[in-house]
Amino acid sequence: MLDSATLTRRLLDWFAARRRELPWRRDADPYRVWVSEIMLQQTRVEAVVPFYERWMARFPDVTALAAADEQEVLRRWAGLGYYRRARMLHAAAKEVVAAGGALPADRAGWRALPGVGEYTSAAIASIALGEPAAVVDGNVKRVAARFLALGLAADDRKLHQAAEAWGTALLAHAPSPGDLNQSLMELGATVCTPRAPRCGNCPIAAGCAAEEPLSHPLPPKKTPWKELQLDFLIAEKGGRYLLEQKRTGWTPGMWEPPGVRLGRMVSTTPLGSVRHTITHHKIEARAFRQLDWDGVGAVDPAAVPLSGLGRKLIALAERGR
DNA sequence: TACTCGTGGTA
DNA sequence: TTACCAAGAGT
Repeated sequence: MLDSATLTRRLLDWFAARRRELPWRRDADPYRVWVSEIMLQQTRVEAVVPFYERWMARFPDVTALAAADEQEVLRRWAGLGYYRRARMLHAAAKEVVAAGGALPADRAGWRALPGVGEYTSAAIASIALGEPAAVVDGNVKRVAARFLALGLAADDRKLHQAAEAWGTALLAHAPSPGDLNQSLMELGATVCTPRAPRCGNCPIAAGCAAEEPLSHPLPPKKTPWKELQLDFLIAEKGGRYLLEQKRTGWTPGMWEPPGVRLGRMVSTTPLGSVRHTITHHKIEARAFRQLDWDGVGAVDPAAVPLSGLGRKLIALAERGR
């Protein structure tokens, strides 16, 4: 059994030696940490890196972001998913600039911004401000569930609370709260992984209570899939397309070819179909080419933020052009 | 509370 | 091919 001080020291030593060099770890600038944490919500590190680099080149600080047009913000985000994150990040940036331009100085201030919840406020406050606030994400919950052999389900609120209490106890011995928090997440992401944990490489394996890591945490109850078939109209002229901006639905603000109802189409020919998955919906999207389109209102697909489905449909149309 | 919101990688 | 996953937040 290892005491909290020993655990913290081992985690910090391990993190110092094994941490991945990531673009948002070059410094602790609050804006850079903020953007990285929003992008990392429910999204893999490897997927975030290229988006993050491009984002920082275009929006290097909160002022640049606040001044940007929302369509451009969404265009820079297109492909990352969960587009509400981008809209709320943009809204929060405008809020900050409107209030004078100073970023919040503590966790409570960050928590009040749109898109910044319990996890993200703790992450920013600990990493950029040195505040001893425990982060609880999927990694920390998995590590805690195994290390403490809790026998709780991944989506059980009691696991969240236990992980937070554990993290708080460890933080009491950490001179750098951000590093301790990141060490737990890094451990979960690279060693204490969901399917194939590498316990031989774990710095705290000596204190781990899990006899069988894969049995922790217990699986959450899964939501059933829904199958959907949707039809879309592909009208193209000279590489420009008939596109509409979604106001509601899965991807508000993003652009797609117009959806159509069977039987209400004239002068079309089947172009093929693409498959797309959004949360618990499995979509078969059928494309129908509009013949003899005059091209009025044609849009350059590269100039607008396309939804993932929109991108697949345009790619299908380009192949068949 | 339970549901909703994306996407691409991996086994 | 299917299932599951990945640094959550808002409603």
